[in-house]
Amino acid sequence: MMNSPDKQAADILNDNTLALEGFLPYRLARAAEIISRQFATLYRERHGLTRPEWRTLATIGQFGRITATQIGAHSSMHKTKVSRAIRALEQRKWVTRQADDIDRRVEHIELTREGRTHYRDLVTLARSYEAKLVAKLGETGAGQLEAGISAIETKIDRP
Amino acid sequence: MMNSPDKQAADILNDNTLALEGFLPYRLARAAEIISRQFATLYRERHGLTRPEWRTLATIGQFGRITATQIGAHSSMHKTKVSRAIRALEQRKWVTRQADDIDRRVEHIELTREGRTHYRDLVTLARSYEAKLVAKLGETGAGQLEAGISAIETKIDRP
DNA sequence: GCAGAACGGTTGCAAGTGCAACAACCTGAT
DNA sequence: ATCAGGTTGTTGCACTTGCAACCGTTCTGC
Repeated sequence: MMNSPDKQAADILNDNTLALEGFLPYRLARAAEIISRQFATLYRERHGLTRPEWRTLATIGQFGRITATQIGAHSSMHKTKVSRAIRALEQRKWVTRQADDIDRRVEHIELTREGRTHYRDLVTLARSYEAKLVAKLGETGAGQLEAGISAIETKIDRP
Repeated sequence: MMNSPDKQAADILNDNTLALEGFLPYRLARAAEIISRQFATLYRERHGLTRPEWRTLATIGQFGRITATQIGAHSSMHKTKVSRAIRALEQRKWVTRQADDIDRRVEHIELTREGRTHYRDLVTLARSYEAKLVAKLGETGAGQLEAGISAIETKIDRP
């Protein structure tokens, strides 16, 4: 194992600073932040929902009847976030809980009539935002973004 | 992700529900979160830095001499975050402040010798993480991700 | 030259967050 | 039957965050 002159020369030539604006993890975080804030503003103004509440509502609406743990797994949220979001939605009377007959630790969450109304609105809002986003990014840009995200989803082992 | 196959199939066909796992803003947020957490663990274990502190250090190191406002603009952070991050780095004696001669509101931030040492380490760590990330995603995946992010950077007007 | 707007940076505060501890419950091995 | 170990969901706590208010300073238009 030797230290070739080329290697040494490369070290000297190597720029010893990092351009933050070109650093992929930073760019990804910032891009996500921009989109997330933009969309969050939309549903916060419309429904007064926080991000965890939005995700929780979206998950309950998607499955119809679901437990807190499953909500967390499906929406990538810590169980405390889910617990608090459910409570908030419950206080708005958008969801109800039902104790499981067999396993008394478990509670099943469902939308109320009012909750379903808001969920339908959430779906519409989400679809229209996504459509606008894709339109702005262009078919190519949106496709590349999706492909890149897919790569992360499939190739990165989550911590 | 717990999701019975029949249910998922129904989701795709169902027009009244939204599949969260297919919703672009959600997927983007989650992908960024995964990468961000992974990388944050790395430098937290190594330097004991928080995310805002890392970004601040990276920005100061990149420019050599810079003001708090400029740090915020360059690293997409709120000025309170920057203020607190600078104070934390100052207490570690990694950075120093110098009052501006002309405009007495402004303070110029610089790295100390110790700060430079840590910055060099930060650069190495960042480069190696990015390289590993790109390797895992594959040239294609990484390229698509970058292109997608670029689309957001150029086509979305920030709030 | 001066009042008011604008700017750089800090701080108080209320809200949000993750972690660890917890109670209640279930499971499986003994 | 029992008890250790795991699971579900909640809560206490410490820490982080964003917002607005703030101070001191500088810029602007009249």
